[in-house]
Amino acid sequence: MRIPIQEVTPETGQAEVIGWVHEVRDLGGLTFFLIRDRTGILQVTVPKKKVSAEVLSAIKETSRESIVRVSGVVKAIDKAPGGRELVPDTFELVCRCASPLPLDVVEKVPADLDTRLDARFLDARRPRVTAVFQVRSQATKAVCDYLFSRGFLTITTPKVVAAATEGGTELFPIAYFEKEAFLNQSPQLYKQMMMGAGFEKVFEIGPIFRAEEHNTTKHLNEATSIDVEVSFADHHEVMRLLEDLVVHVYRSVQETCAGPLDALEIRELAIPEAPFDRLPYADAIGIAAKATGEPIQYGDDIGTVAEKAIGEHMGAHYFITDWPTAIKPYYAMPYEDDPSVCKAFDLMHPRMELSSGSQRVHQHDLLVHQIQSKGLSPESFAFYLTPFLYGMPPHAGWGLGAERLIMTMLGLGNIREAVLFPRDRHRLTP
RNA sequence: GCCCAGGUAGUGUAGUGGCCCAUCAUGUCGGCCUGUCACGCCGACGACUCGGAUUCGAAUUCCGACCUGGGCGCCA
Repeated sequence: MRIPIQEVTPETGQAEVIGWVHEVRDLGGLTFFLIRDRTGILQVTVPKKKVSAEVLSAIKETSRESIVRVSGVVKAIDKAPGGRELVPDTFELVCRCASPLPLDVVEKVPADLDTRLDARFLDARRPRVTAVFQVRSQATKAVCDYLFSRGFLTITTPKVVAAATEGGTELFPIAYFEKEAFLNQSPQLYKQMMMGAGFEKVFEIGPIFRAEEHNTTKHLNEATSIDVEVSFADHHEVMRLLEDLVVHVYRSVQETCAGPLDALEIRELAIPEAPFDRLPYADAIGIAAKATGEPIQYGDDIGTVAEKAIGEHMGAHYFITDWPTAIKPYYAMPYEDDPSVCKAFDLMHPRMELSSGSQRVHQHDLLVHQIQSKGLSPESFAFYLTPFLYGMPPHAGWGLGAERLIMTMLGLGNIREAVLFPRDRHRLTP
């Protein structure tokens, strides 16, 4: 019966493991195999004079990264990794690996990210790459656990949509039978419609598509968004929800991902402290202008240079609040006493934006007005506006970039490291 | 979209006009080796993105194409 390598200890006695041949060191009369599965690495030691002819012929056929099934006695040996090794009674070549390898799984020789992504199935065998996705899996679970425990419903919404509904970002057009359609940039409008349906608290973790031709380490053309919407809540409440969630995810990863964090050489995951600072947009602009010496003015978008300067100044997670209505989407609720400023916020990590959200406009006429003032046509998305005529509760929400959350948590240099099969300006395969 | 950098064995690199039928490492193959853990030692194998130009001579200079990385713009 096969057991995970992690469970092989000096006390195990007889064991059978199946895994990939990570490394081979042939010393002549003695050969060491490092066998790897997703739980760890085990040394298999073959004293050539003491094993059967079948074992000898099998190891002769075995190449690096082949899959082997090995069984034998586990011995406590100080000199072996993990303090134990297995001496095989049987050694079966399950699947021989071709050679040469497209990249070096053992990482003796580095590989460019591009090479790694071309051979992602092999790249993902590297323990530190596996670790990223073990952490991502746990983070996803932590998000779901957190939101379910607070009474949220998870929903799914269409990724194929009829029209460019939000303005702003570019959309990917696709052929939909005889009609033109697009890949959705955000579940925003659908989340809001479910507020109109009375679901009160919903979330969706799903893909979003942006057809921007950017070429950076923090943008993807297909990303994963953790989207939340809450009825009868304002922007303050969903900011508290968001910061609590982020802290919860960090804690959960720290508590349950010791192995992966170790593989990533993260000794201690720094858990952000809530509440995060609330930095009004006007103050953020002031900081950026002072720090960069550039003519950054109230009303400007916060560009990369400004974002970096403010991040360095803040030094931890923070919110930028109270944005000018003019540079936020039409669905962000303006303040009653000063409609030029709205109840929108961005959650920032010192390195980059992680999330943006707001209290939403829930009054039909105001929403129509806001859409028009953005130069958009209300008629083109009547399907969205109609629910606002039939009892739409006040509501607020946000969208959090899953890859950026993982990237900043683990200190990854490139967002593509946080996705198995990234889609960027140039990459469509694998 | 603008700008910058780059493309040399399977992988990562050195090489800025002749010293290069190309360096080093890793890998693969063969040989030696019973405690390795980046095992060691010996030997072999394997590459200049493509097209054109300049030149006695081009991996190296120039032009074009293709491909890639990055910065910025843009980005719910």
